[in-house]
Amino acid sequence: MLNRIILIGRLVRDPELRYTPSGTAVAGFTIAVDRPYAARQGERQTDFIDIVVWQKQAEVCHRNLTKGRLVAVEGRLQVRSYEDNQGIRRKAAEVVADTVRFLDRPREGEKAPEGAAPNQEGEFPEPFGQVVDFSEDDIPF
Amino acid sequence: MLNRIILIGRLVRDPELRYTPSGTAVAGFTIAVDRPYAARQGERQTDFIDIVVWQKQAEVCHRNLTKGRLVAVEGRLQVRSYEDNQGIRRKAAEVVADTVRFLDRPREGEKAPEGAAPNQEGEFPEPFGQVVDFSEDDIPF
Amino acid sequence: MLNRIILIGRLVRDPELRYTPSGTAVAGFTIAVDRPYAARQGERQTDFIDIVVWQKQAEVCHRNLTKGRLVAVEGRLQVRSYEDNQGIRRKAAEVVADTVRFLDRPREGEKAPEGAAPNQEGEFPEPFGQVVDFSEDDIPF
Amino acid sequence: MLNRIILIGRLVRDPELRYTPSGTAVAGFTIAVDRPYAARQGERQTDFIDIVVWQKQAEVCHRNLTKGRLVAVEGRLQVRSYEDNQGIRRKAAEVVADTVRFLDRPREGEKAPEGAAPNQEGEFPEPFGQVVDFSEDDIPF
DNA sequence: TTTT
DNA sequence: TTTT
Repeated sequence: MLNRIILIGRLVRDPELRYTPSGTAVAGFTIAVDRPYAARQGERQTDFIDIVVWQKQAEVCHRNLTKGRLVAVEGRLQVRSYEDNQGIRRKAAEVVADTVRFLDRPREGEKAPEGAAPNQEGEFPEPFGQVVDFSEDDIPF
Repeated sequence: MLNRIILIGRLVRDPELRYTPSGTAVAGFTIAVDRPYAARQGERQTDFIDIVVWQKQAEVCHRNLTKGRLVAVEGRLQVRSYEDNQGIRRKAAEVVADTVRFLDRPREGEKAPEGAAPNQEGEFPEPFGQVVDFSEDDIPF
Repeated sequence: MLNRIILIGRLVRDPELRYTPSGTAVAGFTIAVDRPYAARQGERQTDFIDIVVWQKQAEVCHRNLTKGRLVAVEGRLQVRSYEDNQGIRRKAAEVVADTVRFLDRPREGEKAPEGAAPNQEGEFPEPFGQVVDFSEDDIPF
Repeated sequence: MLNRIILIGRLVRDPELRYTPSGTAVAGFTIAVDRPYAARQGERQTDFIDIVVWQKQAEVCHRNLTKGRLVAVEGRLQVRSYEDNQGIRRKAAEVVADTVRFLDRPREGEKAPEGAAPNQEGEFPEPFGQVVDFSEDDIPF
């Protein structure tokens, strides 16, 4: 069935990068998406939406994006069900992105997020993220 | 900023209808949206996504939709932050629908959800939902 | 850059199927999409939108869809420029579908479009469409 | 029925502004939307898509946008049928925008499009576009 | 036909 | 030009 979401917003934290045991890259970050201004409510409201990206794009996002950058995200809304530490059933929602487009340029002198520095040849070490123990069906953020 | 989501899925429960103290109708229901089949995972996976509809459409949905019906939903993804009973910060996500389109017909002999029966003139009593005490900025489902 | 369109509408003609010289299947059909009703204009208005589907889905659409069927189409808007027979520059627009979902069932006793009948084993002959002489970059409808 | 399109692209011409006889503002412009790069085809391909905006947003676009600016457009695809000067039935397609978001800043020293200069109070004269003779149901670009 |  |  159809499930398509398109968002434009700014990162509120640097992307995190991890790897599944089988070596698949997965990145997570959060974007702030302003709601359309509603005069009645006096102040601007914002949704903070978690984004997950897999594979090659995960690494591209981790290398190039930092807090504050403007992106367009296209993907699907995923809702996971889990039990909290009291055994209460809870839901977590995130957007699994097919594509992430960069809509602005990094600010002057901005450096890539920690741990993602290129080597002397200008190449980024891969994998440079942390390998964690989870299934490829799970989202580790 | 841009925030647009389009879903097609089936209701997994009858819609609930409530009214804000100021009389605004708000309906809530949940739809099941199948993920594209991924051979690797063996079984079909489904996202259960909460939908919220306001005003006139809330009443139209409550009167006409029941569990099992197929709908197309267009709206925005909203993420609310709240504290659970242990004081832990949690997030809830739902889709606030601008429009809900009915994609199939009610099954033969199906009756409207309890409490929504029309009167002898064929008119539905309005408001026929429960008035609850919450702000218009909150989603009560 | 981002280019995403989602439509729900009914076919106003049976799909046509063709093959590129290299054997790629491509199907074309048109759907009627009602505009939201505008009281001011008195009568319902409808957009008739051309859809193009490639490869395996082209054959699935040709085998299963007929005039009148309800579908959801997800894809991108493509605008081609061409010269008419007077040398005037004209534009043609169509939606190139990534996915076509069938939202209703064929009516009782409905048969597949002509030329697409299955053999005695229930298999459809492939290719069963007409091979035409055009580049894979062109849309032949 | 559902008809929703979301585009990100750059203006390839300054917006034109007109008014219907009844005073409704309508602006038109064209954006270039790059297709996803397809290695096979060697060169980048681009769709040039006509955008129409009505009312207040028409004036906001005309005052603020110029050729080269990056925008996100959300709306519906509209297909009009007309006869060319030989009596041949032709179709024109454009996107009728609900919202146009500006994704970059004007370049240093860039001035607003001709005819849209503010007065000494910093107010823009309204209407400052050309009044043309067409129905509000037509798109005049 | 835009832009980086 | 479709359909309910």
